[in-house]
Amino acid sequence: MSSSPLHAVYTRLYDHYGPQHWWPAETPFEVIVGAILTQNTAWRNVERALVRLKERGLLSPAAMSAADLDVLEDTIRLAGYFRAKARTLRGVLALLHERYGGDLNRMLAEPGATLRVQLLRVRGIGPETADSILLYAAGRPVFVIDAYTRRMLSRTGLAPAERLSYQELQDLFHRQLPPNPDLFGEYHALIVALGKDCCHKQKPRCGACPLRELCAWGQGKGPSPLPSGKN
DNA sequence: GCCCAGGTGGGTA
DNA sequence: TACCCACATGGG
Repeated sequence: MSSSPLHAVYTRLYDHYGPQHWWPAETPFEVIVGAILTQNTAWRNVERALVRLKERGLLSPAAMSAADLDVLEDTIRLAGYFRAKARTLRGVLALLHERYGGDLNRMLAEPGATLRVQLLRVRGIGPETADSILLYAAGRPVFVIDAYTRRMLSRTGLAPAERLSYQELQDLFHRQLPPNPDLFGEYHALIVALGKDCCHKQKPRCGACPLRELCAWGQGKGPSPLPSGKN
């Protein structure tokens, strides 16, 4: 089958970590909310905020739309940037009601390119959040590029990720992989697993890394894995 | 106390 | 275009 470098990386990660069963959510709406709450935020704190939203009965489009702003802000406070994220959630709900009559299924059935444009028009939704929603809530074959993806590409030498745009990196995956939403979803989840396991920002644990044979850092050829000064 | 965490948008040169 | 910064909370 396809033996592109990125497919080879996928095979290694899958063999090492196994299926990740992503996105961790029970409904498409929960995927959307989680994608917004996790912006530059540890997932642990997002989970807590999602639990609070459930406890207060706010994890549905209708209920969240009816909630007062200060209640919404207070409920998601643990996820950080709570004012900005509450505003973004309201922006998505406004889009849902104004363009799709409040029907989430209708919104998610929109052609992918159109939905992406609509999502990007919401203040607080950038390419990664939009693509997370497209992939994990709408089931579209778009690859999500995040900080973990950039780090993996950069350290393995597969791409100079720090110098390439989001679009360029996404194109890289789209060119080398078949457009399969299940594959894309699993792959991104595996990259996150790699990032949390060993491909840390400042303290990588290359000895335990399933990519160490492909990776300059793992081979000791890259920058010092344990920089003594600032990085 | 410092750095980090599944980003985004606005301002400035 | 390329940086710089604010946005906020919790954990190591």
